[in-house]
Amino acid sequence: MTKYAEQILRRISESESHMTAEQIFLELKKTEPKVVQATVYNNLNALCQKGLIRKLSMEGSPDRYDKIQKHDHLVCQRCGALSDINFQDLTQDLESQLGEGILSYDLKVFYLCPACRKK
Amino acid sequence: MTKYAEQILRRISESESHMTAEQIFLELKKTEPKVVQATVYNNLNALCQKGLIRKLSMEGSPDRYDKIQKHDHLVCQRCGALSDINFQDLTQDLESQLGEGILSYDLKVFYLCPACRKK
DNA sequence: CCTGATTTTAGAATTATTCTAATTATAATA
DNA sequence: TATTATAATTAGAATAATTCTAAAATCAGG
Repeated sequence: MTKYAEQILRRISESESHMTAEQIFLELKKTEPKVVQATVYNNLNALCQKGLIRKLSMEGSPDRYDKIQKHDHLVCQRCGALSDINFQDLTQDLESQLGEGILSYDLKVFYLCPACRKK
Repeated sequence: MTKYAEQILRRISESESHMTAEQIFLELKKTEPKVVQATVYNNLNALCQKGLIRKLSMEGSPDRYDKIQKHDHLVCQRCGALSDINFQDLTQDLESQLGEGILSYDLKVFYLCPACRKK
């Protein structure tokens, strides 16, 4: 695990936010002024491959990166605001309905956040 | 509903596939040789806004467009191949666990497709 | 038919991401 | 330690997807 990979992983794992590659790059640059976007992208891809973080493809905004611990997401349909939720685990049900071999799943629940509801 | 919007909607609603904007553009061009990418993008966005189709953000490939009828997706983690499934409806459970106001949800289940499993 | 609104077009612009090749750092070896 | 091999990082160009802009075309109502 290289210097940058380690810091990127730490930032993603410790943070509650769901940062884009760009945001991670800007954050990291504060302490590592020499780092460059491509390095961040390389490391994010490598960390995903190793299964240490996960990538969230979000409609209408760049991909975001998230800690690996299982949880689901609540997404405001209007502004895209993203927060974590812990819905019941579906693995058992999925396997019994679809058969073995489920690796993981991604559940996004859409709603209107309080701010957007006032409109 | 304009000429192009109508045709784009029909193609998406009738097809089992999950086409990218590019694929839709190429398909449409066969019968409407004058159409241009921007028109397809404009119409796809307009149709999404009206709630007539939905957009699927897929990791590592351009967005895909899908019919609106509720269903879930099975995605090969390795090659990205996408197929429809009909898992139990979660709306009730979601509302009882998260409160009212759920608009919809998106469930992607990851697995290895038969082809990719042979490796 | 005229007027205004909407849609489409063409192409430039923007954004996100990947690629390439050169450079640097790290680790392994003699 | 010097040498070599391997992997990571850099800089910047390249690509891909999507959006924007302004002009031209189409449509709907008076």
